[in-house]
Amino acid sequence: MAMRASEWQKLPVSLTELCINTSLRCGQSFRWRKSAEDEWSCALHGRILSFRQDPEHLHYRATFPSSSIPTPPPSNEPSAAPSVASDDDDTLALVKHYFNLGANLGRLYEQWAAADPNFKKRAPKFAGVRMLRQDPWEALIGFICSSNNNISRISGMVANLCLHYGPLIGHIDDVPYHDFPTPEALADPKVEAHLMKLGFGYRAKYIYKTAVMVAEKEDGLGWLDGLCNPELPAFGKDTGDAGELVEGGREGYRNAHQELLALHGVGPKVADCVCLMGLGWSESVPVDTHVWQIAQRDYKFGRGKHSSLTAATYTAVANHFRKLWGKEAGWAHSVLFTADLKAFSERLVAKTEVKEETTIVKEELDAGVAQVSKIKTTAKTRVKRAPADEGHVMVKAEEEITSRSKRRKTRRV
DNA sequence: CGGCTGCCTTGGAG
DNA sequence: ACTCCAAGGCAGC
Repeated sequence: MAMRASEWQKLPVSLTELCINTSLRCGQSFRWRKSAEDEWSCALHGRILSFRQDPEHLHYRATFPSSSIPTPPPSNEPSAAPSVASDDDDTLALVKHYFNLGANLGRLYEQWAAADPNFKKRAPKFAGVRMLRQDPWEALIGFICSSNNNISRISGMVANLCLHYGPLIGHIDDVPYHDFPTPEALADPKVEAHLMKLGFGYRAKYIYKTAVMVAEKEDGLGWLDGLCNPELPAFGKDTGDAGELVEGGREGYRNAHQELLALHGVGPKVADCVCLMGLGWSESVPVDTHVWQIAQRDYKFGRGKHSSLTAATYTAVANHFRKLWGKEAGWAHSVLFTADLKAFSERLVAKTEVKEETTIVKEELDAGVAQVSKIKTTAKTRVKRAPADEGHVMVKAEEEITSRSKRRKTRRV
């Protein structure tokens, strides 16, 4: 397919305000792919969006299918505004919106650290973990896929959804990039069995039924978009306190959460993920297995009344964090969540030997070498085989050399 | 009504 | 070979 890439643009953004290498990989969106060294790409809103970053700038570029570029004006008309410029204006707004760039993340980190010693202790190695403002429908389906699942496999499933049901936007190095499928595309009766065959398990039925429910709404996706927080993040102006918050969050948040619970495969946790990452409700705090472990380890939950993660405990944990961190509690939660991920655990270890081993294994992967490592004879890191069904997108595994953190034995979710 | 149990799918790691 | 676990949800008791 003929493509047309706009030039690289840049925005002044520090790594404290945004670290794409963390924010695009920490389980908010499951769709970003490494398209080159230190470059991340994804099909969004009819274009392929690519990002790079240096310590002072976010670099971005949009690549459009040539057919979607407005046809140049006839030669007898004055060519006033180049089409690329208008595309870039659109893309700039998209980038700012997607990264919530109106918010001052550095100041928020300071406020969370001042209010919470545990945040102060854990956050320094995880600067720039910024809440994304994703498409609500994509977030909904992505997090329905997330139940009893891991980020690597979720990413593969979402890639399969896009590959089989989403529009092809273009290629980078012969790798196809598809946009996220519409509700109508997933509401076809054949979808459930097909997704089952693709390895979605019991989530196949959830996705199909939810797609039907949304597609049958009076105004379709308008219903979902109508649950969005109407105000955009702009914390930069006033007193600077993170914002006091009524217990349980604003009414718009509570309403959106309740509405989402009517969908198949959407419980309290998935609904909170959609509220936080798709609908812009910053006080939403999804309490998943990681957050529940954090609450037990660092915030004295897991005993007495709240010894197991019941519905009441879920609310108590979320309310505790809202009271502690304030209006953007969900943003703060995302920082601690990321710090708890295995994929980022190398930052928590003394980086001497481990660092070297990681580098060596990584180089072998990059070179496509299938030989047994001379360093680690039992290296488990291996290029994942492509499943039988053609077209399954491989998701490169994180090198996980370091040992995992100890888990509580008595955990029950 | 709230809490608990078993079950649902898959695949990687130990 | 086997168990546990990975950003859960749901029906039944």
